Amino acid sequence: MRYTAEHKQQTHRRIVDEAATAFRGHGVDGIGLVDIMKGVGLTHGGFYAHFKSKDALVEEAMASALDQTFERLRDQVMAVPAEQRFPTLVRSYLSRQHRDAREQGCCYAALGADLARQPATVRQAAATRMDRMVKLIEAAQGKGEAAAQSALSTMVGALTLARIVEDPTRSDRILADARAALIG
Amino acid sequence: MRYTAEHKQQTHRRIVDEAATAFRGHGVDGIGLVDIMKGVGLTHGGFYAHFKSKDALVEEAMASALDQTFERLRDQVMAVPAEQRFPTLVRSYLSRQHRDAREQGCCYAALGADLARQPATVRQAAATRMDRMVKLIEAAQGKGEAAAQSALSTMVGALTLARIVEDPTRSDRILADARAALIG
DNA sequence: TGTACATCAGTGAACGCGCGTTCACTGATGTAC
DNA sequence: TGTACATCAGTGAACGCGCGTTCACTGATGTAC
Repeated sequence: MRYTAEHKQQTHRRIVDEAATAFRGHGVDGIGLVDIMKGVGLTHGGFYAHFKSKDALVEEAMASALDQTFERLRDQVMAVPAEQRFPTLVRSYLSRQHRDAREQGCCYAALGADLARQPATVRQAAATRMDRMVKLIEAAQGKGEAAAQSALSTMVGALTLARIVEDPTRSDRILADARAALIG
Repeated sequence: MRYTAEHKQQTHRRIVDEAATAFRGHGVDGIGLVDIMKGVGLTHGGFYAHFKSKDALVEEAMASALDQTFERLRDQVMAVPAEQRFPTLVRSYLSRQHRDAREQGCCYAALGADLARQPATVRQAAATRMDRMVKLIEAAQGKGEAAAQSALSTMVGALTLARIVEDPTRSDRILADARAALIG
């Protein structure tokens, strides 16, 4: 069946979105191309009409996921008055919703060490987006780059630990303690 | 070849140690039993004389690794006068050595989200050790449990992010910024 | 003390399975005349 | 406008490979007599 160029782009995008969700949910090694393509409603053989390899998909999916998380956070933050921006950012990142929506959330917390083991291209994509995130935090917080970077570390660490702990009360407290440290 | 009970215990321990190193280096899904047993100098068939399954090994290896990291940190901290304990703890955890020795370091940073995907027994082992770590930090810092928990979040997050970033200068800065936030 | 047998940690081949990747094929639609 | 051919996204079977797990076997050492 022949399709338009536009149709192909749409399919490409749907594979990227499905992969971005699946990788965050199961880890890069924890999900296969068969299941990702099935999630899009296609068979796995067609994958190579869109991507050179699984690694190429990982790269696109990570870049896309990091962009989406950044843009969502930026839009939320920029919608409120300047003095509320940092508290809004922190409360949004360290929310129960974010903790429970691992598949749609921040890649640094959802993949963590997995990201450090990826090929150079993926790690560079992650590093570039980290700079952007630090700049957003810096603009919202107004205490300089070092404080912004350290706030990001606290948020990523707290989300990671809150997802390891099964007890919901204990997990909530990890998020609350980090919020308290960042915004008093 | 028949061996003594003591010999079997030693082999068991060597498998656990090798697995604890390999899992932190490659992720739980990133390393197989063949390679772990090869690392111990044995063939993979003998694995099941020691463990019920790979999951059982993951559980023992994680508990052992978390214990070792905790004990090493506790010994370092307790060897210095009270007022130097918290700075010592932070400088040790957020050191370049720790960042570069992922295979021997803290599981929360080395496995992160991978740990959140493990069976309940593994996650419970991780949660119990997290409490112990928070108590150690609290004793060293003296600012209460919430501040100690948030300090752990900052340290785990900073180590995770420092390992994602390839550029050494940028990576060093992530560690330095977190140290500055925690100990001024 | 010497001999016969039992034990069981470790060997290495084999199992079914799912992985990433390849490939011959399909068939609806775009293009050329 | 109608017909013939080219295109190529998607299909589904097949590939080699490594995985976790099983199993018949080995043979040095412990135990029983």
